[in-house]
Amino acid sequence: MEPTCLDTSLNLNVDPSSVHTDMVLEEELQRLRRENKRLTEMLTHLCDSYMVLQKTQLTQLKNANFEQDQLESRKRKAENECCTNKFGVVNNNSGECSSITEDSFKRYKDFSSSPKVSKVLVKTEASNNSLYVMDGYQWRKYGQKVTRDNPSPRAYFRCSFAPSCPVKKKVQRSLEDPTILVTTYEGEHNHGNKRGEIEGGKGSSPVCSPTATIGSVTLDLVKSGLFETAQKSSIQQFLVQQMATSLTRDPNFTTALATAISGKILHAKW
DNA sequence: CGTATTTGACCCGCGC
DNA sequence: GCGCGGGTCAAATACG
Repeated sequence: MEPTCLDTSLNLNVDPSSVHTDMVLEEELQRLRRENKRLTEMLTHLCDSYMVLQKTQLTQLKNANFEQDQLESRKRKAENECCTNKFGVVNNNSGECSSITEDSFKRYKDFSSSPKVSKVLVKTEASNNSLYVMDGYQWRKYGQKVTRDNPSPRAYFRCSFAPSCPVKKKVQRSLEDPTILVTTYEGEHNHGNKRGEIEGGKGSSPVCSPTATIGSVTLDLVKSGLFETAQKSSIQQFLVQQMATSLTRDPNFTTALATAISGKILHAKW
């Protein structure tokens, strides 16, 4: 999508004494409000579309995986046991194997009952070699391990926001690009609110700053799991923040706003 | 002193 | 059955 550039500059060449100044600024303000509303709607629509796409793709992937598993399982069983499954059911004399073996059933059961797993890629500064990813939740590290396929250590975290929360995450630097942290989330949070996104949170010490992290989050659309609503709202919040920052940084905008406000005040007094 | 982090030991599943 | 590797535990240590 082509980036939308907002022209926040205001035409200030109007004579301040002019009686039309207020009206012009009012119109400009209205225009900006409309633009803001339009962008918010676009963003909401974009997020909704993403959610729908994500869900359909995930379902397709699940189905594909299960079918693949079944095929492989059938093949293996045919090779090994020739049509006797471990439920003690001997198949009919036609020699056909049962489509549901214990193996595939177990796999399917495991798959369907397994906790949600999602993968998030976070780009960090090259100099930042910590394995802490600020995602709004409070995590407690319980282990670190160097794996065979990747020389950089993998850190294991548990959600410490609620004692009963089953969510875990693994953080490891990408093999291809060491500046990218691959974060794998397992399970779903059983508590409502995130914390630490703004307040920083006790115990979340050597972390990336929230805005910088959120701003550089790269979601892998193909591999990732569910895109949490919380993340969605974070991004919306971030974009709104960005817009507000760019507006307040614009000297033309602040001057125009100041003029309009002072004009209103003076007008009201008279 | 309480809490978080580190790190070596241990457990367990999987492939051969 | 054995070895390997990933995941977890828990004692030691660091830190505020």
